[in-house]
Amino acid sequence: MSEYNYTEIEKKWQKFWLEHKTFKTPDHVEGKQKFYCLDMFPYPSGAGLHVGHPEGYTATDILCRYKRMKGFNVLHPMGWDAFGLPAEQYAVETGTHPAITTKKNVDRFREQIRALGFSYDWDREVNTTDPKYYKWTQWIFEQLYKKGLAYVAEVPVNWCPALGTVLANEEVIDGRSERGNHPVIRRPMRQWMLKITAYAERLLAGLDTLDWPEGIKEMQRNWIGKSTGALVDFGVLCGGAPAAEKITVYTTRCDTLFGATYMVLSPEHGLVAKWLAEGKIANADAVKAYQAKAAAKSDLERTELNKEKTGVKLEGVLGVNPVNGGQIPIFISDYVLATYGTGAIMAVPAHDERDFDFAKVFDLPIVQVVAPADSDAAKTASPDPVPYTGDTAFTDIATGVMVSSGFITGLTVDEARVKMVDWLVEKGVGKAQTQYKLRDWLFSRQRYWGEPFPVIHWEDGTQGLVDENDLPLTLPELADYKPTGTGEPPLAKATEWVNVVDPATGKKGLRETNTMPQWAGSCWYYLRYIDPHNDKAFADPALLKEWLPVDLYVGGAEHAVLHLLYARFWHMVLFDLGLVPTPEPFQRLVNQGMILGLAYKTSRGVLIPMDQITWRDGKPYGAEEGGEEELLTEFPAKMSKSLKNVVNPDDVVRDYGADSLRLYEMFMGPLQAVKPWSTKGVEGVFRFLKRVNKMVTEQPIADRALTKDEAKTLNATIKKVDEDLASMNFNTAISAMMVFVNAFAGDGKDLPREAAEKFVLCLAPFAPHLGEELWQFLGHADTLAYEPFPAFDPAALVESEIEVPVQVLGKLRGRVKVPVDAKPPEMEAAARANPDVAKFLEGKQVVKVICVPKKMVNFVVR
RNA sequence: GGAACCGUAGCCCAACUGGCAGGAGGCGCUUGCUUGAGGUGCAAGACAGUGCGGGUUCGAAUCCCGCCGGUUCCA
Repeated sequence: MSEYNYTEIEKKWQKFWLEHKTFKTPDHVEGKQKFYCLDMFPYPSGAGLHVGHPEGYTATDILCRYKRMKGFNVLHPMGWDAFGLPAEQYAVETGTHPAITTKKNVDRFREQIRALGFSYDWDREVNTTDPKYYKWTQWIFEQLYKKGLAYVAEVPVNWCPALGTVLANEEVIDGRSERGNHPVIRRPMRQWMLKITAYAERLLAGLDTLDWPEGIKEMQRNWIGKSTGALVDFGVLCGGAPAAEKITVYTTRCDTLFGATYMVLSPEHGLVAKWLAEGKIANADAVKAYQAKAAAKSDLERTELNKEKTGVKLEGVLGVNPVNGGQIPIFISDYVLATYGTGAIMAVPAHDERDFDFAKVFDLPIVQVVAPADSDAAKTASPDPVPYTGDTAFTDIATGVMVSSGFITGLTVDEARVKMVDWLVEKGVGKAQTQYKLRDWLFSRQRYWGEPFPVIHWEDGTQGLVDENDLPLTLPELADYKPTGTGEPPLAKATEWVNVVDPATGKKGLRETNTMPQWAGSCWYYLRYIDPHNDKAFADPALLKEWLPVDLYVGGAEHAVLHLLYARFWHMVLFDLGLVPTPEPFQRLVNQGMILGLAYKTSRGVLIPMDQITWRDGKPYGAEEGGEEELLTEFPAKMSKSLKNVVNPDDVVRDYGADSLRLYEMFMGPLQAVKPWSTKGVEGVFRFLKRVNKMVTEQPIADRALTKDEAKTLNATIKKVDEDLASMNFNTAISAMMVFVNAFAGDGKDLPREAAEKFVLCLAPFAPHLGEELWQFLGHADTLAYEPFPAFDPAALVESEIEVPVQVLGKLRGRVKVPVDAKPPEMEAAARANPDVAKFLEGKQVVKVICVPKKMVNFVVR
């Protein structure tokens, strides 16, 4: 068997593993430590696997195989996140039921994943669309509901009239639908919300206990957006007379209260509607027109994309500043959101960019109340308001001191905040307040392909849950699952399903027709893997205790915020209910970097698709439409259909084998790094595997002791691979194995059995098919999956003599051999004796000698 | 605009707490042998002084400051 017949070898071992259930994970093994290694499960799209999927999956698989050899009981499962929009869109377009396309896609994904030789325990496969699975998704929802964490509210959603459906934020680009480019409007609709805000503080605090990339933690912190500030009550004058109502604003800069020169309410603010109703606003028509315009915009357009400030002054009402009694105008503007804080702000244009921009547009007074500590303004400290003359707002909190601010003048910003809050509390017009940017989670979709809510709306106006024993509430078969066009969910068309009668009381009711979003199923799948066939509970508590938390979770950074935050939230709720034993689900998180393709562009930067490139002498030529042909520039870019540079794993497996694909994905660079795909690189590792195969199967296996050099190379390889696997530096581990092969492979050489066996065990986690094949070739009857990982012999690595560099004034002048344990005087003497070094010491005065044992000698001379 | 990370041969990438860039390894390139073959295999070799400029140090790819370029996140 000299040929490296990867196709045959890989098929053989994949069949073996499957038939022998080699990777079936026992729930518990006495004396074995557990290792729970989780991959982000894929959405099985119609396009099949791309080379990005196997990257993280290969990394975890290598680690799992290594851990098994290290004596761990390893849980390494795979499943399908199969509810969701793409399947439904496809169904609507082609008329195929989503259940059918989903099954087809899942089968395809499973087959592709199996062809890569991953050591999943397939008996634990889960599928979010399986009623046996979503029974428990619904059950968990019921627990949330019972805890008061699920409620219904009228909230604005992205409504696309042309498509007749509601769209998720990410499906809306610049106010138009991603599909079809139709206009999208904001429209309030009845939606299910989950009260994730109740967990804001714990979601924030828990991050400190997790071994996650700092960047991801920071993104979650930003998303939660904790800020500490104050609520301040402003008085109101209606038609010049004091009114009963007050306006409460939230501000993080209560120190600047003396600089508040106007107020802004969100167009949706309750007081605006009230005043309009009471006829207190003189320019009611203009106000109403503005409200209508603002309603059509998304939050994103109102804040981030909105550079031009707009608004309308409320004629007839004025605000009263509690610190100085100043009467200031009130505006409505869409840069103030109803959903953040109190939906009302005090505007301090001198010290806030947005307020500054707005004040410039409406020509409002801008007075300075904070100045840089070393400025004239700070030193002269005029007691009266000073017009602010800067071109932009002054927002430097660290260096600013208060000016023209009554009792807080002269204080730093931090001191002023504290004193101002004390003052507000004392006067009864405000208090300290912590605020979060995090909003409650919009949890319903007006779609067919999702989990039905186990909720019934009764004719008497009450709302109830489907009895736990009646779960799962399965999706009704529906011939027509297209969106209705009115915003009413497609499930409303399943009249038999929708209408229910309480068998006990005869009371009539209607089922909830919204469905859950795709996030629901992925919020807890890692729990189900632990006990996937349990029909009494989502998982056995004893098993959860055995396996939680997940020791390592690997996936793309695109789920940095939403999925990971939502899953943590559900986990915390379950923890509070005593249903899971740990406060956090995922102890360690690693993000794999994206694999890019290569793209080609012209000198003007126009991208040329792969199939329009002409290769001459290995150089790419192409032309823009109607342009001259020119030499193109190569650069890494995201793989995309339009550039035709998508690499299909099936092709790689066919041409080089799964082991080569696995090895190459790990050899490209650090797991976390973004790196470009290179077919030439695959050929490189393919050659390596061919050499390995040839070395073991063609060189005579010799039952002899290793030479000293051989022992050193072998043990150095084992040590490096062992350490690099533990720290997930797969690329350098592979490099170490290449060094081994470079040393041991060669025509006419023999291969000591010890070296062959230990090397094969090192290689096996990376290239498991070839590993098993060679292990069998070496005479072993059983799989190597549970063979102990070879231990290295430190004695073999010890050198009696080492060469150390000798520097004179930091420049390398020679090398000397010294015993490893040479003391500095010994090293210095040896260095001085070296003629290359002596040359540079001659006639010089040695001021200092630095000797670092085992490292180097450096002479400082004058 | 702010923040974080990164910048090492033509390319992907190594280099432990500062301590030899005989670059770990691979791709590509050159040369020789193998060969019917520019294919395959084998062997040998060339190519950078670490983005740029300062600083700290006996010694800097590594630490500090500034600039340039890239990636990502926030605005």
